[in-house]
Amino acid sequence: MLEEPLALDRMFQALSDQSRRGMIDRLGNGPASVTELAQPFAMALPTVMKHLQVLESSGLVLSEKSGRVRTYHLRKEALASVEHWIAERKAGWNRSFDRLDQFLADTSTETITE
Amino acid sequence: MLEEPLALDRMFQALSDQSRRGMIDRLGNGPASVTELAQPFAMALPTVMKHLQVLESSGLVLSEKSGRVRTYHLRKEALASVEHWIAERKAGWNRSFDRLDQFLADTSTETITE
DNA sequence: CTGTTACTTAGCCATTCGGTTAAGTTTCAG
DNA sequence: CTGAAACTTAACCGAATGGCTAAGTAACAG
Repeated sequence: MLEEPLALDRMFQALSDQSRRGMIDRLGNGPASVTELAQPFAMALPTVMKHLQVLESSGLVLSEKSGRVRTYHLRKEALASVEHWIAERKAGWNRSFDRLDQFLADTSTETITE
Repeated sequence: MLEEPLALDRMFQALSDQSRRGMIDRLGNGPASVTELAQPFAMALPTVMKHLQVLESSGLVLSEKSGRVRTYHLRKEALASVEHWIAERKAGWNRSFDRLDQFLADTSTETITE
């Protein structure tokens, strides 16, 4: 349960680029090689590779090389940590709806208003 | 329904920093001034301000100035676009579970195996 | 062996990022 | 009016990002 904040950093960072999100989408249809992943983008191959390395080091994606082809595939579970972070906040925000400090804030406003 | 990709970029980017996420957490307990938000961090004020500007330009947070105090507060709805992005992918990934290409992949494996 | 395919590595470049200090500005308190 | 408080602006810094080209390696295909 030890949330590694740096892992979240890298995950969010990886997701903060349109091209990278595009590659994730492509991988949603199944594994793909570097060249296949590069195909939709107007980028040089080494640029694509850097994006893929960012994705891999974030844990969102895995790769293995067989022969001269490196195949990437999604780690679908990986998004869970992001989901978890969001869920935690939302839960907390709802909780503070009916908390004492909120109650006090409301009633003190009432007192001033009246 | 027009998903602005740049908005998602800025949202994920804003979330990719631990300090910024910390400020969001603080704002989960209610509005706060710049100084209050800065207090837990070992950072110069201008640095905190930059973080807050990143958060604000991502839409996760709003601020208004009254007197010499600028007060920040959460836009709790803002996380929805991130949630939505994640939900979309997960839905897509499940769908491809029982799609033709998957079926073909499975049966061709069978054919080879047998 | 000889290409060609499929990556890889290396180096460069401009911009952005996260951080700083120093010097404003504006407001409120006295 | 004077000073402290609460930002704000400006200028700078080193590292990371996103992009490139050029050159290298590794593995099939013939």
